[in-house]
Amino acid sequence: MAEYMSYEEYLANVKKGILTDRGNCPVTPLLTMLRGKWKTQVLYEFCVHDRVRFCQLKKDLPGITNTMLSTTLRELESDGLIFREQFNEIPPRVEYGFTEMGRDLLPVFYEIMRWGFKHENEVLAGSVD
Amino acid sequence: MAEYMSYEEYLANVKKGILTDRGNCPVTPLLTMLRGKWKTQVLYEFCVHDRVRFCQLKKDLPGITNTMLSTTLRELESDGLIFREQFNEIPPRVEYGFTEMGRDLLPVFYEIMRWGFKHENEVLAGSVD
DNA sequence: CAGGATCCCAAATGATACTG
DNA sequence: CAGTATCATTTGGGATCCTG
Repeated sequence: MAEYMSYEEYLANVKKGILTDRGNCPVTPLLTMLRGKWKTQVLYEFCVHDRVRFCQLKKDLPGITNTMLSTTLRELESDGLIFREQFNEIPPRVEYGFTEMGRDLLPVFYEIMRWGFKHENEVLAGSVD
Repeated sequence: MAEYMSYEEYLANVKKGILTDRGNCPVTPLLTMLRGKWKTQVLYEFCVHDRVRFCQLKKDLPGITNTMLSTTLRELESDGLIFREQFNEIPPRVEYGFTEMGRDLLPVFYEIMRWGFKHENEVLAGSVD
């Protein structure tokens, strides 16, 4: 049912306080999953490449350390947003990529992008400090 | 131009790596604004009430301290998502509410809610720990 | 190659007390 | 009422070195 809730229904329910953050509306869980300095940057890699290896991610993300990349990947995998496939080869090979759940974030990112472009000037003004 | 980019165009540009997180796509700025334990919970209050006072927010957000509520509100205001109106009365009265930029987050939250409901079971499974 | 282990610093959060 | 000040605690992030 909830999947088919229209934007107008959503607005009405939010206004009524039915869809609160501590209730039925799962906004915080996703934001928690995306929390962390490298989360979205890593996720973007999976938008570009269907499968990426650890060392490729390191190359594409200047400044990230082994520790942070490893931690970030483990959290994203644990949250179900990406998969991890390990090949028993020497040298080792591990590939990462979006799960369906992870790929379904794209409409969310699209909406964030629209918001960002609409308020581009204000956002930039606020980030001066 | 960017405001009119369709979802299909967006997907194509993301795939090409044109809209990266370190480039033209403002995903991180918003996520940074929403970062913090109480951010979305406070924002939800403004979805329900057009104008809310400090003490009302405290009542509606069990567990929040003066410090955290004050800090959260100052950050949201500094980012331009909410306004703050102070009345020179005794006892003091201060009201907070959405700016247009803040209210424009609702389509984003709607998209997150759709994602959340679609993957409800997986999200809950991951949050067991 | 793909990481794990360890240690250190910075930022976020929280408890408590106080003020115009 | 609407906060601020101070201090303690927890979490996040990073540097460096090591390993199957």
